[in-house]
Amino acid sequence: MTLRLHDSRTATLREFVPLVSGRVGMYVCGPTVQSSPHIGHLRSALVYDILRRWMSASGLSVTLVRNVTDIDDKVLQNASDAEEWWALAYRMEREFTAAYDALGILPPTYEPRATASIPQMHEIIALLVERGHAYPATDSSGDVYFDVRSWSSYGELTRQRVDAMEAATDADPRGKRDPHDFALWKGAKDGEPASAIWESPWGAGRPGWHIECSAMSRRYLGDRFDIHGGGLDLRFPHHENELAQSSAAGLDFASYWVHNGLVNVGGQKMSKSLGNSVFAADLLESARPIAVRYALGSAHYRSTIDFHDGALAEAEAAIDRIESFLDRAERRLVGTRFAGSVLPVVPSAFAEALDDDLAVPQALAVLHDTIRAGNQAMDADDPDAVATAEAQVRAMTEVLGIDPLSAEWRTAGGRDATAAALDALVLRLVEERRVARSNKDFATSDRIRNDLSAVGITIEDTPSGTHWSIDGSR
RNA sequence: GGUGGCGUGGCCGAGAGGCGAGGCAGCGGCCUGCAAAGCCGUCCACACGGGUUCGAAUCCCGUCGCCACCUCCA
Repeated sequence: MTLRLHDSRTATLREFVPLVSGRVGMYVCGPTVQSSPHIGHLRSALVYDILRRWMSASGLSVTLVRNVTDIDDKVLQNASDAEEWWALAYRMEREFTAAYDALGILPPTYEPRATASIPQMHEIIALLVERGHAYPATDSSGDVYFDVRSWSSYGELTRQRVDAMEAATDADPRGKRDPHDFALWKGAKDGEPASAIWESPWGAGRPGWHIECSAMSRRYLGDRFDIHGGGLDLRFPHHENELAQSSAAGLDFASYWVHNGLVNVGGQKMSKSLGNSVFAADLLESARPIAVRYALGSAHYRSTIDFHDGALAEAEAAIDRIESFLDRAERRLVGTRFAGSVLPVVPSAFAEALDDDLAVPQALAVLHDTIRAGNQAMDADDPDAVATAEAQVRAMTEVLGIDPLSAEWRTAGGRDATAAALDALVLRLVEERRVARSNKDFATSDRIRNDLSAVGITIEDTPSGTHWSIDGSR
């Protein structure tokens, strides 16, 4: 089976062929740690987490690098007398990490910070100046710009011609040869904190926004690497500029460009400037993290998600279905020779779906079909088929990061003393109810069930006895 | 002006010339003391107008509507 990916640069579906057989180098643009993570950041990180999990499951050895932009205009702007820019950046970085962890997004192989790769940025800038693709500003600002007109393929990523581009309205033309030129290095200005100023061959200052990604991808993945990912909104100018500066410096850069769709809220674009952001913290309070993950991960990665009321409830219902199947299956198989008898392998239709440009929605259809088959097998009392379905469901949910039984989601599970005490109490009530039912005292048995339901405990009578659970969790 | 995308059943969301993806909600049934869970059935959709074709949600032409990017952005 071969993975095919939509490459944004060529705007085609291309078979994925790694530069080194069996290995993948993937660079993903992480956040600028200027403010708290929102739903869009989570979606983006989640997309590459699923891609990474699938490539790993397919036998590839993946090196995933996701940067942290910890120095930038906005970071400096959002700092205050009470909080230095670097303190803010670090505090935000920790918020991002916490949100990623909560969603079960596996840590990348490495998370380099921009401030730790300044010399590597200088190397590329020097190469560009040497090759005639960059120049120090004609004023005395100390800025260094990329010379867009000197690089004929500028615009190739987004298929635009420089002449057809709208002139930047907010760009400061000072010292630029062309308004489309962008800063590789920004000369220090009065009033900027000394901690945000680095020496350079072109004068003291700090990096422009785009150069960091060229420098860090090169440093950790090499002059050429397999996949460059990021949000669709980064395609221009960020990725266009990265591509221009890296290739103009003589580097091969990324073989494939992958861009994830954005998240709208109530039909409207979500952006910092509109102030309609749904923040990770709020999101994680309004539903179980595993359901948030399902909600954000169940659409195709390139489509826009419109986040609306009800999306989380639907995701919750889907997760409940997965959970209750696995739960039923486990109870049916425990103690039989069928328990754990089947290797967890994904069905071929599931693999084909993910191989087809990470078609998660179709993969989910396979997952749900398998669950139905498993439930049917359970009703038909066919433990062999139940075991097969269970193993497949575990394998599929593991790839998607939504296996309710995996360690990352089991924190609320019953292993502490409180849970054990609760279990003992509920089981006493269940036993009382059993006695009442056997005496046909349904008034009593219904009262017990209603009382439990009132505190969020659901009772299910099965052929093998009564099972209880707390609203969706086990 | 340039570049790209979208419009699918009550809702979400795939698909891309011929078998109604899947989920959620609803309705009917099986099971159950009644439920819950599960299963079965049902609800036969593709913005609009033309065209190509034996056959179009899918291809072509046109129209309408919506959105994104064009130097803040995941």
